[in-house]
Amino acid sequence: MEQISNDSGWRGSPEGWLAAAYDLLLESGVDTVRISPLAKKLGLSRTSFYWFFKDREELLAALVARWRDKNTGNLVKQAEAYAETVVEAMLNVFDCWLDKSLFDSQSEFAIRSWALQSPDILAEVQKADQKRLDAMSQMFVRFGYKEGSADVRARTIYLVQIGYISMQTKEDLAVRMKRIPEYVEIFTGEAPEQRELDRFFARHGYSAG
Amino acid sequence: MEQISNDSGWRGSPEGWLAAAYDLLLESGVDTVRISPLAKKLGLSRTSFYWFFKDREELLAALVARWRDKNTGNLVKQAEAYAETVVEAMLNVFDCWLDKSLFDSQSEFAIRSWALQSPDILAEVQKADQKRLDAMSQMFVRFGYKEGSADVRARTIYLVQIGYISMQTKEDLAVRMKRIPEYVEIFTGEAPEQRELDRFFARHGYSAG
DNA sequence: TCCAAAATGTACACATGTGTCAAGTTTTGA
DNA sequence: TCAAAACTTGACACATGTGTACATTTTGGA
Repeated sequence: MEQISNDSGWRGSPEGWLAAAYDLLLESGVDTVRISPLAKKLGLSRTSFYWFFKDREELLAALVARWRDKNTGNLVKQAEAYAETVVEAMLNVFDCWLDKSLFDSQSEFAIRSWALQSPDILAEVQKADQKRLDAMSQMFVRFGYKEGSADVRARTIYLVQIGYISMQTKEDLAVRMKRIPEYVEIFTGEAPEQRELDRFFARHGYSAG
Repeated sequence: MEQISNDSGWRGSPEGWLAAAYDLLLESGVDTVRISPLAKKLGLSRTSFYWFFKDREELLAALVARWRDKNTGNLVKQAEAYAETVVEAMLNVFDCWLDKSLFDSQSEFAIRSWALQSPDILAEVQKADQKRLDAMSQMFVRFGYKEGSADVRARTIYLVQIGYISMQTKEDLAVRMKRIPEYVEIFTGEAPEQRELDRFFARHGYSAG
């Protein structure tokens, strides 16, 4: 519960309310994103909110937009990135799971939980899933996998990650990195080269494989 | 919104409230499990609830217990079941994903979403994850996989399923069955025998592989 | 320095939820 | 058949949330 400040002379702003709302969404789900508590957090009167947003609905819509624009965009980009081998391509996708600037796992889970209550959100999520799976399946096809196999492999990678997110496990980098070679082998069906792993470890600031 | 009846002369019962609450939990999450709407659904006065339960908390606790007793118990049992080959063992676990009497995917997701808001529930979920992963990892060890490999393979199977649940996809049996051989090959590293698949298909009432 | 826009705050009307209590009604079984 | 047990209900007191109308303060620029 910390106060939020900005440079303009005013205490509130659309960004301020949105940021606070996003925090709350990640921490504890949509149902806790309510105007009264946010006002308390921001040290503002509750009704001041309505200067920036029409109503709660509009705020929630902004939260979805934020998630959509970030996560799906970057995942597709990573799946389409240049790579010499399947393993390298896969590790490009893995970047998303390790770099919070590429993919925000917490919001991913919060949005999926939200989908349980809202058909509109469910539709958004399923559109995102389709786009992402297509991009990854295409990636395997590019490296000569048969369509059926590519599809199931894409699904496996994706589902493992969604599952991981859903488990809300907080493991440290070392533990996760130790499992990377095994995952790569399971997902692609071939063992990664040491130099491929080294390049991956290096760009995530991890040494001592 | 259908009425619920029972054999005793009374309209309400702990089971009646619990069943209605469980339905609502699966359909739309904990936050919608509230006494007033349940009373409407049951055609009873809201306050009648307090004859059977101390308060809302007690009802929610009963919902968690129901989930725990069913899902973790059966998954562990399936992982420990007799099998001649890894593939057969894996297909025993797969039974859970296809048989609602063994494993309830909807409640699984609802409970995980709930964990976002409640540290107590999060602890419950993580205890369940640990038990289940241990049982599956042990299964691979039994068939000669090295510890590290067994661990990651168990995780992969489990995470794929949790991910699948989290995606809330409703595919028909045929689509899911078509992917089974691919999944088995990815998860175990070896292709399943036709007779193994046939046995699996048969016990789930699926023909025409 | 003074004004208008931008932002904030107060008061109101309403909705939905919780839990307690005392006063019913219905069922069961001796 | 009738009393006790099992259940049901409406009234009450309270809490937390929403959104609107209108008054007030704050700010940057003429």
